Amino acid sequence: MAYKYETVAADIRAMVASSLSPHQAIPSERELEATHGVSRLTIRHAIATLIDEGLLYNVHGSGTFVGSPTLFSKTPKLTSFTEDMKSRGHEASSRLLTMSREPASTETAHALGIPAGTECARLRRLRLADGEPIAVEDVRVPGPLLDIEEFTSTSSLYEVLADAGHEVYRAEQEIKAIALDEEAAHLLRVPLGTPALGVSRVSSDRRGRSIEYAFTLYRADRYTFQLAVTREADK
Amino acid sequence: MAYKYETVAADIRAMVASSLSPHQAIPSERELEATHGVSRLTIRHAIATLIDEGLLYNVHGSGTFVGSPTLFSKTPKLTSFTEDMKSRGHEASSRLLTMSREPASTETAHALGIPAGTECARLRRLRLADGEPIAVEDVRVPGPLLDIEEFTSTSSLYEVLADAGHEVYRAEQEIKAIALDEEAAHLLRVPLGTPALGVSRVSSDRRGRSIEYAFTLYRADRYTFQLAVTREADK
DNA sequence: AAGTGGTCTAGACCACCGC
DNA sequence: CGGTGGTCTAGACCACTTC
Repeated sequence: MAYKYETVAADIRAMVASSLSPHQAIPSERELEATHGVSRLTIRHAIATLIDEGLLYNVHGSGTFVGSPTLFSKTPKLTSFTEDMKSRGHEASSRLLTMSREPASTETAHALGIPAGTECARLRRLRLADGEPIAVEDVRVPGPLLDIEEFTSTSSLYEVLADAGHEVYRAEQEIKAIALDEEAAHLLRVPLGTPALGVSRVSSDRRGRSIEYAFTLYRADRYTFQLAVTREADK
Repeated sequence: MAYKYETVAADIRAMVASSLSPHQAIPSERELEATHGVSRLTIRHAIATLIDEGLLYNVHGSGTFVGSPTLFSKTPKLTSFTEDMKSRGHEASSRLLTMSREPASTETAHALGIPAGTECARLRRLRLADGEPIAVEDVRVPGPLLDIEEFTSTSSLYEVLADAGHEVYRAEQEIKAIALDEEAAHLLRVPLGTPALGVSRVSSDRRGRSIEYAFTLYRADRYTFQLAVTREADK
């Protein structure tokens, strides 16, 4: 069930991998149009997706070229902790610390855009990479969305939510530096006051309805945040 | 010299601002096609740019809708310190600490993809927001790109580089939490060991050629990093 | 079934780059 | 100047949502 632009994109990806070096030009759009027997718009659609990935770049009036290796890494995308760790070459695991239902604090209510006091499911988890503690996570999900009775320490929160019809599509994150308090320092096995990365995340579905509010503390010596940005968002 | 899709995008933006609330539908693509007298592809192009900005979202088979306020803030884009501060409602200023030419360290050479020992321009600047110190910045630019004799404390590095034909287009950043050393703590006027956000940035032009390698320490109590991410990068 | 956005065609002309 | 990517048209059909 592949669309034409997807097969064209796959063809170009294969051509780049097999026989082109960074900064070499790929065939022009009109050439690709002829060799693939599709319209130029379809070629452009395929190339646009590969530019999004950072595999190619183009210059108006000049051509389309293979990106340099430092441009390979993609624009930031939303991933689960497990996916994130896997992409970094680590095996993720998790230990459920507490699981409860509580009324939303004013902070949680504001973040999720719900009335204060609304019942929420709250999960606190210790996150491990290759068996070593790397982060402490504190998540709130609005009451009706998650049935905590069905949640176990090995469950993927995003999968459970998706199965219930709430697929996470987008998130806003705020990253700050924080000195660890006693409890978090103990859980992460570092001295009190050690700097850590604190990440607040509000996730929502495609329609912009809030799904979760999470605050995660990452050990600074084991975790850094990486992202690529471009000068213009449009195209 | 505005393109049609730009004027259509501006029209839609105005319509949203003046008379639509979050989650309300905008007119269908075929309606807009008729009312604006342009082809549907042009309408789609306009809508695509607005979706990129987070102003709209669409659902296949259902319609195109106004995004909720929490989705307003855009996907992360590359900005200068001055632009960044302005968007946060602060006035940026700068104090040039040191300016020199030095051979590239192995770290700098690796980051910029140049041979170790290549001469680079190095700038160290104290960054201020509303007159208060907020960050210490340490920037290296490969030798031939920047004439430090022409650089003053009020110059915009990106503008000077752009004037010399090296326009910053993309950057890769790494964010970590760090305890401030004595010198940085003194410059930022906080106690030794205070947590700070450390941001490494390698910027490149549209062709992927490295332009600058910067390391910036931000006061944790005055600066946080914000970004929106989506589940899939393509479309 | 009707309406929506998603893909696709076969052209055309414009804006930009390099020689 | 010729070749490149960027914009645009007027249609067509497909895939999905909603009723």
